[in-house]
Amino acid sequence: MKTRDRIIQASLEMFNEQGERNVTTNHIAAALSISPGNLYYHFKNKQQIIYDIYLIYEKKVDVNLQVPTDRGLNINDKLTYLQSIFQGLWDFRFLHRDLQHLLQNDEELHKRYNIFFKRCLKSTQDIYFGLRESGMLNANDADLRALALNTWILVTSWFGFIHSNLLIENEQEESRELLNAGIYQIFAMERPFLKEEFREPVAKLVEQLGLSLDQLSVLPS
Amino acid sequence: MKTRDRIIQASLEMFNEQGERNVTTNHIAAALSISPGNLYYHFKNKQQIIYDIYLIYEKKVDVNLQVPTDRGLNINDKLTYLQSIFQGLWDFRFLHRDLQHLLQNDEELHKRYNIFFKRCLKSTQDIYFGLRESGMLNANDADLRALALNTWILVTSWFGFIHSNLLIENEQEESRELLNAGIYQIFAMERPFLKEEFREPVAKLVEQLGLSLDQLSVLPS
DNA sequence: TTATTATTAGAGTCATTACTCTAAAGGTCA
DNA sequence: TGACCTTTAGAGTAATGACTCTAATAATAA
Repeated sequence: MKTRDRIIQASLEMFNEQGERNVTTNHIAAALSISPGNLYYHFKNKQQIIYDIYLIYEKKVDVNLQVPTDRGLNINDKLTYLQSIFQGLWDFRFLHRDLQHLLQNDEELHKRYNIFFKRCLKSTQDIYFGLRESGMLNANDADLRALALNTWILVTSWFGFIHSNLLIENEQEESRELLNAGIYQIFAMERPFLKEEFREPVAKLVEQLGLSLDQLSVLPS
Repeated sequence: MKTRDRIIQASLEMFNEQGERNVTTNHIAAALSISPGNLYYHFKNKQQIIYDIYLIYEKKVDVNLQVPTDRGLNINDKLTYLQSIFQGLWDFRFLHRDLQHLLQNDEELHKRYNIFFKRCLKSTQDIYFGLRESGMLNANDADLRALALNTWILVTSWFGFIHSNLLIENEQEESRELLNAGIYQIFAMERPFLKEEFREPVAKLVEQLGLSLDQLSVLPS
């Protein structure tokens, strides 16, 4: 692999595991056994590494959120959306963790992120409108707009919430369950809008996902 | 005012406005026109300033979330809860903004925060159970537990979301509206659980609050 | 008053960190 | 081979930031 790509990959891993704030350019270079000079040959500065990682993330999300134009939406679509989005969030979790600071220090990134956010919110709304179109949801426009925004906030805050509130020894092992618990929470938010006849099949789907957070011992019951 | 209290107050203000990461102990001392030595006479280190601020925050929230034992809950209670919680979050917004990092660097704080979170989640659940008790909500236990958790995440992420996604020139001016928009989002999440006869009065209440985010030009419509 | 304690100033330290600079090594192509 | 471009090493720098130390000044008590 090219040095440049190795830098991106190592940075992403270290940022995710330790938080961007705790990872210096010297750390990254050391982890790859290259010199700082080499790192700065490939990247103007730390910001640029972050920016480049962000671009990869953005592209991934854009692909994941595409709404099919040739057919309607069904329950499984919704699950697929959530799974791929949550997976993407997990893979780039440092971004949302330190988002405010990253945006504050990079005007360019901030502008780009704002446009991206609007695009995502639009897609999320379109997905909900599509589900209503398919006769699954019972809600007015304002309902769905608010739901889309709440979904976005929940999703992007999920791993931050997990990290702050659950003391986890082995991050990697638990991640799948915690990811599913996030999906459960989104479904719980949508559930009251589901038409009667779809509640049963969706409940089954959710059950197959396995755990909800309720069953994790950390929460009160 | 005592020097110690002035340090706390100034720190809180600066943390909120600039982010904890961007505020050094030297900055704080300079802002108060005292020497670094003086600051460190009153506080062992930066962590301790943060910890002390956190204690004030925690106490405030605990008071705000108390559930009355002598009477049932009504709609206005819910609004009052949300208003005081959102206000508290605004006043201490740096805490949730940098929460992960703060907790990572302070074992003691992390433990304390975890207990606090569970207490809050319990209170939030109790509030929802209370509203159901009063005949306002139509939902089962699992619904309300999921709702409580979603409410918690939304509320604690709200200002982070605002800050990342909305470019605001003048923070102070907008804050009231943005705060109300957050309350609107919570009400939107609860709405489908409201019994038919309460939807009208709640809708009126929400309307009186003024803006929802939909009307802010930053979001797609 | 004097002894004692609490508070403050401010210079200074030590570690860290983002980033630079120069020279060397490696690769490519005529 | 040699000219030229790309990649790399690694020492070094300037700034910063959390925190310390000493001595001076105020406040208080005896």
